[in-house]
Amino acid sequence: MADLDTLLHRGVDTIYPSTEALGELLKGGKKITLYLGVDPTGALLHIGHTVVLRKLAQFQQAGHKVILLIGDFTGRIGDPTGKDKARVPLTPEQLADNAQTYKEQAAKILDFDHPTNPVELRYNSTWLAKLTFADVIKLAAHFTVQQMLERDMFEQRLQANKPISMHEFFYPLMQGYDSVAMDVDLEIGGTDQTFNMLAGRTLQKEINHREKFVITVPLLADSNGVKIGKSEGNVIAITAAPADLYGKIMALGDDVIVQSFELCTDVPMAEIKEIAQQLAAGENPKFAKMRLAREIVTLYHNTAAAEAAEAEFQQVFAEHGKPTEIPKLPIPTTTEALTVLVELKLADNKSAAKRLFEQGGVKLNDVKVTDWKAPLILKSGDVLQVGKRSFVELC
RNA sequence: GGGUAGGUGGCGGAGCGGUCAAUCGCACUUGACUGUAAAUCAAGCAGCCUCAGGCUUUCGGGGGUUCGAAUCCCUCCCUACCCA
Repeated sequence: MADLDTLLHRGVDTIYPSTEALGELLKGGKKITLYLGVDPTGALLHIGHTVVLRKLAQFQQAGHKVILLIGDFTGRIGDPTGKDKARVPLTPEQLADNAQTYKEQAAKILDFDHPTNPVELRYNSTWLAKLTFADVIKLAAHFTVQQMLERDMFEQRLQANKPISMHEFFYPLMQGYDSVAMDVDLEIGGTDQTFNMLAGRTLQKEINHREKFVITVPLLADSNGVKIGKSEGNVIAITAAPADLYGKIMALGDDVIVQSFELCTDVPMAEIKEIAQQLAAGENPKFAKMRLAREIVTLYHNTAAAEAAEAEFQQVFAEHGKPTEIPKLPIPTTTEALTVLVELKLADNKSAAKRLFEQGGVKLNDVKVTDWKAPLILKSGDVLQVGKRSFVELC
């Protein structure tokens, strides 16, 4: 179980108004109500999302009341960041589906079925949809335009002469009102949500006349500030199969190893310090990263899966062997090399297939094939490889 | 309402009548290197054609001028800035 120190410090960026104030509240043994708001986009949860979920889980384990708020109303309005793509409004069915998907994934970290203290799932349309225009105006009166413009996202866009839509100002209001409606003690979110969460703090103070604490957790990012798991095709989904999950973690840059240990595993901080020292002393980061991958796979699967994934990884990458599980596909109907790759989904289109051949990325039974004009004759049992990681076995 | 500057490939951002399928950066793909990476280097990055060549569809939407348009004209839509 997470102790107070862990709750307040590990994987925490900032606590508003102060760590001490929240510490005082919790020290008294009071059980508080806290929540995380998420958009029902239906997207896969990646390793970056787990940071905040894990923080919630710590609070749940400590006996506090955790609410997972599905922003179905907020999501219905449309996300301001995608500027010109008119967002297709989600149907109630889609919303329900997405919420379910989210819950299923989050259930790997949060306990929705705890006998006495389950995580509660709520929807913000419950209260937001009922607000009248007059209510909204009243809410808006709690803030000034200048305050809204303080948000660095707005400031940057203002600087860059980029559009800011009126309705974007309402996001902080809506999100902030969630805090009031649920009358919570604490909200947790990524550092990118600071402004919105603080808007909720202001509203909670002015409307319910009480403090709402805010904890921000760091976003997993490499030394260049690139969010981990964000780049396409490289999403580390927590639902990924053990071998895949393991491999994806090994592909992370060395500079996020220590941070990832702190944010994504339960390895004690003292041990993490040791690891950091060993790395600083020049030890091969590979070993630290293997430990990291093992820890994470164990967290979302189990020890046996982690060991199997590691063995698999050794075989495929360290020894350049083949994975144990290769997808089997029927032999294509054609022998025309480019079409074969496309049919086996090893290339998006023929042009791409051609490039793969020309650049030496295609191997048939470990033999490089570069002539795409020649017919590619496959027989059952042949293994076709594209790039380092894509294999297909014919059957 | 008036004026000005703009809308280009996943993103940023050049081009401003032909040599533009569109410089460049990021992202992505493949190869080399390696520790599996990262960094670095090389190549690629609209689609199609048995392909050192050719064809088709792209530069906010629609229409036009021209042998030829991302580039000029008309019109519509959208955005920012300044003035009211």
